Amino acid sequence: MKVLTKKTDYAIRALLMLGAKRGEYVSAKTISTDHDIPYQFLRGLLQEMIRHDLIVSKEGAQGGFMMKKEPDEIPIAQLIEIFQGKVQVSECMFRKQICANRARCVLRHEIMRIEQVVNHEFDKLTIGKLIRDLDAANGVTQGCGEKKQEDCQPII
Amino acid sequence: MKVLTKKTDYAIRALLMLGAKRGEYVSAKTISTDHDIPYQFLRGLLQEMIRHDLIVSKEGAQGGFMMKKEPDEIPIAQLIEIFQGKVQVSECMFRKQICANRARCVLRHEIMRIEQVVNHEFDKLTIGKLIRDLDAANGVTQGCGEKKQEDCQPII
DNA sequence: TTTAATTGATATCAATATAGTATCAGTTAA
DNA sequence: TTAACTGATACTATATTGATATCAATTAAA
Repeated sequence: MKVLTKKTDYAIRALLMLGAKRGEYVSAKTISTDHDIPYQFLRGLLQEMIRHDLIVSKEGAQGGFMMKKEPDEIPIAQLIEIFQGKVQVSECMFRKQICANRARCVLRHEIMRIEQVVNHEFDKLTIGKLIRDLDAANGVTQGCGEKKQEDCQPII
Repeated sequence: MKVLTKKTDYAIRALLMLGAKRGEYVSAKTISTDHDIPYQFLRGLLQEMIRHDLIVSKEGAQGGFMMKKEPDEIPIAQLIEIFQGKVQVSECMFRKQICANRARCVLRHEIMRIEQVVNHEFDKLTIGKLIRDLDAANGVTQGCGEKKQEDCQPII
């Protein structure tokens, strides 16, 4: 079960970059190269984020993308919703028959509660918070080689 | 974003039925009919649950499936893991390069925390608990038409 | 004014995951 | 002996995810 798809993952990374370079236009090419995100794929994501008013663009040479919203006003929950759709229990088959199945009823009730927990967590986590974490990490250790190693999954 | 796929959903429903009829063998056909689950699809799920020691089967006429584990010892988390794979942040690309990307590091750290929250919730929720909820609901109201209505999504 | 760097828009494709079906052999109660 | 079952496995269809390709429009700068 994948919590974040590539789309959401890439979008977050792009926003972290734009967030770090606020006030200037950054080209899709730059983001793509720096973060190793497939160029055309990324462009689609950026367009989508424009539509959702998270960023703005400038066309032409020296053009690019820039943050529009405050990073603190962009919860990961919103990105998940944009790129993966609303978090939902399971396909809502409840609409077909009104509570035809009692088991589904009970299941739904419990799972909706969990859904809320998840959504609350993803709501608290914003791009702004991640940027600050990132800055803090940069200040403390270099290359994730030392203290932060456990966060970095030094596998293989 | 779908939390539960059909596989997990059907598996839960099948287990609720087996849990309610403990000590007797229930055929795949019965479960399929009662819960409107595609027959052959269900059979695959049941086989999978045998492999994971959740249920046992008896072949031949009057055969079927029966709970093996205690319902309280089957957390939904386990079913999700069996049918949807372990809950994970995003495809673990961290293995490719050891922390090549600082942003991913930070993101991963935060998301792993959320992952734990989710897993904890799905761990607390067991088949046993759902069965008890189900019994309670059956005792209180009939057909989800009254007090429990809000749990039942009486849409359309 | 031309050109190269860029976004806007859209079409297409490939890979993977999800959902569902079909078939046949083996087992067992009646 | 037979009908009701499971075991095992192969197959198909559809949806989702991930990625690529193309061309027109815009703009800064040579």
